[in-house]
Amino acid sequence: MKKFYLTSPIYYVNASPHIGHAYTNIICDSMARFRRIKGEDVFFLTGTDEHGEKIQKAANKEGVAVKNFIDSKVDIFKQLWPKLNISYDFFVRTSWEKHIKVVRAVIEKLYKKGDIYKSKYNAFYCIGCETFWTKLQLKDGDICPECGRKTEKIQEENYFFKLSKYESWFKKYLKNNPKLIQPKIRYNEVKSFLDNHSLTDLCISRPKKRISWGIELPIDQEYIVYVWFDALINYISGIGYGFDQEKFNRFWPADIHFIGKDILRHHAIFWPIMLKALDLEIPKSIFAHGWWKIKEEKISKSKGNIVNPFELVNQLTDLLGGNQELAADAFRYFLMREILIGADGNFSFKALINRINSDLANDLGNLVYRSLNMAQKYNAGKVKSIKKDIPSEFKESLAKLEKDYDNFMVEGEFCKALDNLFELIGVINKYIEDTKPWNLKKEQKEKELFSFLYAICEGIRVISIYLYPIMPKTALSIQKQLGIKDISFSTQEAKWGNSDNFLIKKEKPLFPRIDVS
RNA sequence: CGCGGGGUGGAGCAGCCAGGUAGCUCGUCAGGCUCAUAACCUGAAGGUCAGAGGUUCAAAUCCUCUCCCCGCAACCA
Repeated sequence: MKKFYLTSPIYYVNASPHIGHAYTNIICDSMARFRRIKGEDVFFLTGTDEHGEKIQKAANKEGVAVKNFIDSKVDIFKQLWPKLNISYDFFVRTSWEKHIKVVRAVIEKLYKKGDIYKSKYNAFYCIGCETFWTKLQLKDGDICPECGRKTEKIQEENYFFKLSKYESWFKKYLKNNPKLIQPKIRYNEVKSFLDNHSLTDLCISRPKKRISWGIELPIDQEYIVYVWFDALINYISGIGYGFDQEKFNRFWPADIHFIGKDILRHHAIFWPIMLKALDLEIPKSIFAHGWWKIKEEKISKSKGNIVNPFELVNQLTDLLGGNQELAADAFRYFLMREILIGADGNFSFKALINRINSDLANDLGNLVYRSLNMAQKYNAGKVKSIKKDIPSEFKESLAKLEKDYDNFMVEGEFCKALDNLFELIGVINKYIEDTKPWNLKKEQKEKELFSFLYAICEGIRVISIYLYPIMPKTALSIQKQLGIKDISFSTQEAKWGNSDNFLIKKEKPLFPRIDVS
């Protein structure tokens, strides 16, 4: 059985989750589900990043102990994922004792190897803001970019990881592995960065007198580990590196790390070099998606904050007749369909409702409802295959789907996969229109009528399987209504003619039209 | 001259890498049908592809310049 290991970033818990967090994990989940129905042994890791100065400060600001602060934030993430039907296999926390051990072991190993050394460096401290800045961040030579006051130059000793030692190796590796970073635009970005800069060694420690919340550096008690160095290691600690070697060997290297484009450099440069230094394999791909921008709609204020995924799903649940699972599916669908992966998109409530109405209610929902309704009305819900030929009207669209769906999904092109799928939905809607089953009924042409019913039901069944990775609960509901026994989703079953008969149990329309006037 | 992305019918986008009469979704207008959630199906209107110049038999697509938006600049998770 082929394995497939994918990860989300671990989310920094200094604030509550927003639409971007939801988006990333929905991408991961769709990929995970797709791989599972292909029959692969999938491991999907998500989690939280819980160390560092910002968290310490955020906790202080709220007047809570840091540990309590992070626990409560982690809870929020853990509540969100089930709400969005995110089927992760493990939730890793950087405050987890096993993760901490792995980080310390990694540092010891690299230190022994000579890839970590101690050195002095310069920082600029703003007394007013209590913040350290780099020379490049300063305005007009030595002015704090935040408050505009003069900063103080401070010399500090720290530990550094020898990125520079691996620079030429990495450049070569990148050149030979053009698919390492996706989409291509991000690959080019990293490549041109490397062409124009030489790598400076990465400072991986913070003196305790400045920051205390983090993992103590095993080689020097006066320091803690820089959060990024700590955080990236989750991708190996989460599958047992150093303590569950069997599992680790099974799943490493990662098949795909999904990330937002803002954290590209850490993943595309630091991480592969850290792995190389550890003599571990390099991930097969690092995929950076785009950002959702929020355009405030005039009416949205009175309707509450639409950015918060909890509130959004709750709001959709109300609008969709109380079914939270389908509300989550609708949200997932919107995020995956509205923009090409990799590109930025604008989120607006209006666009969301528009998508739900036109695609989910009118096209998909209505197709399912009208089809099942005819099956019940014309033959008491009993649908049997007389012959399993694919209606000639379906052939082109179906062939295209069979050919391209897998490619698009493998490449993470969810939007294009859905485009293909909805083309088939349109074709079936048109087929109903052209076949005019109501006439067949009147004229008592039973054979034609039954063939017709089988064709549309079988078509809907096929659609439900392709729909599953993006909209799992909707797919399930469709199969239930078709009366399929032993429901399980697998791409092998997507073949036309796999089902012989259906016993329709029609429910309410999948998605009601939402009236926002 | 810091780096990068973008400017395509009313709205949102695809097409550009591998040039060949401009495409999709929504919206608008007209018609059809009735199994269906005022849905579905058909047809129509609407664009000098930001601007200027160049290469070419041919440019939204390649090259140069100009204007306008938006990200990122390395102890930021």
